[in-house]
Amino acid sequence: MNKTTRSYNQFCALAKALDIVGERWTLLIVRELLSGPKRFKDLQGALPGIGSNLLSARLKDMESQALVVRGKLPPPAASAIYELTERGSGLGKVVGELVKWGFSLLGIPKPEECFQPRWAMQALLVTFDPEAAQGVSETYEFRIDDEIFHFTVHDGKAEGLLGPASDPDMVLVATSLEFLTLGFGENQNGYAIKKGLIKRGTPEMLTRFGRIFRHLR
Amino acid sequence: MNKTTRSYNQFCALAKALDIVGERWTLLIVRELLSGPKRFKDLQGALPGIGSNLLSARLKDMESQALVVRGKLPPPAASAIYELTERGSGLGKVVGELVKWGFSLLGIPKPEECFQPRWAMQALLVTFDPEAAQGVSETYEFRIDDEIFHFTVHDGKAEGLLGPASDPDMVLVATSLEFLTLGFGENQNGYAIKKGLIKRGTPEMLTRFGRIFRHLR
DNA sequence: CGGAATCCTCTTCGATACTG
DNA sequence: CAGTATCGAAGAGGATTCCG
Repeated sequence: MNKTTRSYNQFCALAKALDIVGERWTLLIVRELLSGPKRFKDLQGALPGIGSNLLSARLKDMESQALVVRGKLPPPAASAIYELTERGSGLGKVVGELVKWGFSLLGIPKPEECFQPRWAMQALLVTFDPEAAQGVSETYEFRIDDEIFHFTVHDGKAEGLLGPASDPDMVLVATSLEFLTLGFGENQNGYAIKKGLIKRGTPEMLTRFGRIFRHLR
Repeated sequence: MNKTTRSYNQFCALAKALDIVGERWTLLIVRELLSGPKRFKDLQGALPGIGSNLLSARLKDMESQALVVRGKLPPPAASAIYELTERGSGLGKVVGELVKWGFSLLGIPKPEECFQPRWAMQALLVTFDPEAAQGVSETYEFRIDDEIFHFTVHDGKAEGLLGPASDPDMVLVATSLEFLTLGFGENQNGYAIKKGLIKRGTPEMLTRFGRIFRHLR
């Protein structure tokens, strides 16, 4: 179908990379898959406006470029899933730098802008500060709207995963709006306490979390 | 003129970043400007296929997004130049990660692919290995085709700049083809000596350079 | 139901020609 | 040299239909 995929035709690593991931939607698809395999429908839901034909075409391109493999979920839910290959996962750092750069462009959420809690998870993860994590060994779980994810900090390293933690030290439950207010506002603890968001653990843990994953202004 | 620049409409740092730099050509323009201010003509020459209208539109967009400022060269060459702002330069890391990721896609130069020596300079710079640079304090100048650039290694840090060095320890003169052969081949010194490429300095310096800027793979 | 193919309209791209 | 104007070609986006 792609007789000639459009190319910059330059012997340059940047141009080659952009030949593959520079098209519209591609890196957003990678963003979604970075937090685990997804079904077609999941991707479509997270990418409003993409249209099934275009998503289908992109996934095919990405498969032919070995960024993605098509798998099958084990029965009974035997539906197709898309998963990043090693090469695809290698884009994590690229996405991370773009997120850092784009952070200051976020501004105030506008009404027409959609939001998925897991995007915040990924953004927080790139703001991880190993220095601040020294000596901390804790797990923080967040339940935002109907998404659950958690961060594990241990041994100067951090990990962020979708789904609940097995035995979290802190659990925070909030709506998207509350969560964003918390993230961008001052006096996080005051707000969290007033709203009763901390369902397990102490405000000190939230403070610590805020120091370890300090969003860049 | 831009009634509504197309946007992903997501409250996500990645999507915001891609709203601005995700369009075709934009990051390649950034790549060019990362090595210093350029005139319209220079950019057009380095981006074959862009078309003057599109380059013009992109520069306007980038100016309105504060990635670029339009300056004037001092007389007598009073022509307009484009220069990255601080925000624009912040994309250096993004470009760096894309270059690292794209490196393995380079393959063999194909006849239709164009090449500019300065792209190699930027690619080499991202492969800098601080460990290997410990205790080295040298300047390496390269004259490839009709472009000249140099690397300064000092104090565990490296810098790459267009133009000649003031007092280089090593000077290597080569064609693009020779340079690429050197970069991707085995036995660099053998090749360099056989072709007489090292015009100043010793083969040991070239070996050291290859260890400090070791291209990935 | 998940996902791919088909249409149709609109925007963007790319190449060339043209102007200050 | 630095752009603007123009126009055919390609790609995006939405709706709908088809297929397992």
